[in-house]
Amino acid sequence: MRLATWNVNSLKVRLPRVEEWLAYAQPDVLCLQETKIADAAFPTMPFAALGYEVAHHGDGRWNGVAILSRVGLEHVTEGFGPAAGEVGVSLAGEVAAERRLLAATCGGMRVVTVYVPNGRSLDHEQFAAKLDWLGRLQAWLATSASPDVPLAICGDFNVAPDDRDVYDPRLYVGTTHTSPAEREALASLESWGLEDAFRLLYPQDRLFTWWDYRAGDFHNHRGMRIDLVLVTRPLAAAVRWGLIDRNARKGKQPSDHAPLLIDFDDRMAGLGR
DNA sequence: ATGACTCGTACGACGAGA
Repeated sequence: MRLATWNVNSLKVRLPRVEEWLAYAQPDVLCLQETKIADAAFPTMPFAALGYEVAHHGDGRWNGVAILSRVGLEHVTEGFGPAAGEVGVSLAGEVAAERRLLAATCGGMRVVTVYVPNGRSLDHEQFAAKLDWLGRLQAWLATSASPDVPLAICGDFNVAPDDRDVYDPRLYVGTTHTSPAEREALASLESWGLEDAFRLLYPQDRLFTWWDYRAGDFHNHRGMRIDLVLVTRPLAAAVRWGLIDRNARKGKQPSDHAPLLIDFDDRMAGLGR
């Protein structure tokens, strides 16, 4: 099973790049974030033509998450669900039905695609909302999943797990993505029973998934590793190979994120195909 | 060259991204 995740920063603009990438990377399951499109406008047909079923959770303009699968797509659930207060009042006083989480079962694996709120700055109300969202994710896992079955949470976590994951830790003091509160929230989530699949393969520093569009950051290797695949123990034991595909960050109209892919040994993971 | 921000909304800047 080849599992991949990619923050595409608008599926409307990125569709040709995503189609091209599916054709050469051949993932069995691809999780998308920041589709920035409404469910009714989601391009189902081009993905069907490539052999993928799709599930999407988005309402346009901001956010939006999707799962593409060619190994089955069942038991789709959107958001944290009404029991966890998905529909409620945000800090800004608006309905907080943001489309940031979608789950499905694909080829025997429970797949969750997430787009964690950015946080903006440490003193912004959106920063508190980011920590709250990570807490809700952990609570949702505790009530609706088990660390003993094959489950992967894939997406843009907007947190660089440790100092290896930024190009210069000194420049990130006092900023989001690296603060102790964010890293502790991520570590707490992992303590439920998740491992960072990429780190099982690569211990090195400066292997990034996101680079700012500005100032030639990509070309000068100034980025962060904020896109993660977190897996339960049965999957962690079956991780065979993986890659951040920097080629997808090059060329015309790239996303500012590169896709991350992880290959699992199906038999070792207990995945039914 | 991998190359110096991009996207949605809406038609003029501006909020958001990270």
